[in-house]
Amino acid sequence: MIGTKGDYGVRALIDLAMYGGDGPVQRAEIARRQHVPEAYLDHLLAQLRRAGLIRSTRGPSGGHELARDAKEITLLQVLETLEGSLAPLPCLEDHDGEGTVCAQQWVWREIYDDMRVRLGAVSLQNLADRERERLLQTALSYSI
Amino acid sequence: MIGTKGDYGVRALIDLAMYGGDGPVQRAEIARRQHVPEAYLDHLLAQLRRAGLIRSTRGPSGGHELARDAKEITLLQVLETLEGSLAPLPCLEDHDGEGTVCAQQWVWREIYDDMRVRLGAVSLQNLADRERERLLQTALSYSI
DNA sequence: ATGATGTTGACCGGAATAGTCGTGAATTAC
DNA sequence: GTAATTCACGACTATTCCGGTCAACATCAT
Ligand code: FES
Ligand code: FES
Repeated sequence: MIGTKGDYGVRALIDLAMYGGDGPVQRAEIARRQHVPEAYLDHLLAQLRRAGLIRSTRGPSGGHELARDAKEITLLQVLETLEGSLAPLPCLEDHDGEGTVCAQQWVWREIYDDMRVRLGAVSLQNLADRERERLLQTALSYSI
Repeated sequence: MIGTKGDYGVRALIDLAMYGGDGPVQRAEIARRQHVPEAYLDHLLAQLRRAGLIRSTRGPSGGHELARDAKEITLLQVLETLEGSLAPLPCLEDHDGEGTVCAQQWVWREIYDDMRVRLGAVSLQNLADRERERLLQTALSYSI
């Protein structure tokens, strides 16, 4: 359901949230740190820019940075930007006016709603914090 | 995420739950009532049989019937039989021992767990009841 | 001007979906 | 026993989607 697009894209944004405090961050750097093919990352950054989530500047010492504060960007926004609708069934996609309903639709609608609430409650800031902690943990476990 | 396999398959089982009280139900009948291509339905029924959810008999007046009581078959079982793992991310698939964790994994694990609980709580009986009611409603709305 | 960087769209190979078809095997009806 | 009916199984196809690369171009700092 979530492919590389979503996963890579989120990682890239987390990278911007973590290392983008002062000045833009380059594609190549993101690609290296987050283990994402650089040529592919291009497309994802393009989508994110078109969606207004990041700002890019070219030329030497150019790069990418978050367009808004990391607290104001939610995981839901990012994933829906990159993957399109997250609906687990085509029939849930938009028209919430009940069209063709087959018997199992209601269960899935509940699941879908819950999912969107949860994703909407997670900000890029949250993820960056968690990532920092994770890196710390693995660093510690190596040093033991 | 859920494709036609899952949707069609569930419809077929609901059909069996509704019309299969006395003797087996034929493929052709299911296909007609549930608007599923018959040749395709074949595959789905085969999977369901191999999984032990239905029992099939051939020859004249043969057909398919539920192998267990409709209350004992859950939507989760059916969908996982037909679609394979329902995990929204590959990294959640089985090995719950935390392997590579990227920052967003925990959100998705919560969503996934919740999803499986909900799907596991719905039986074929529930769905059949709901479908009966739905048919009644549409019948009424036509008769008005 | 030059070179570093981002921007775009075309392209491509492989895999998964959503089916179809044909042949055969079991069971019943006559 | 033969014919009719129904399921069983596997081969085949057509289309779409995914993940990714590439080349050509735009822009900016120096
Ligand atoms: S058609 Fe949407 S749940 Fe069955
Ligand atoms: S790799 Fe599993 S959530 Fe990112």
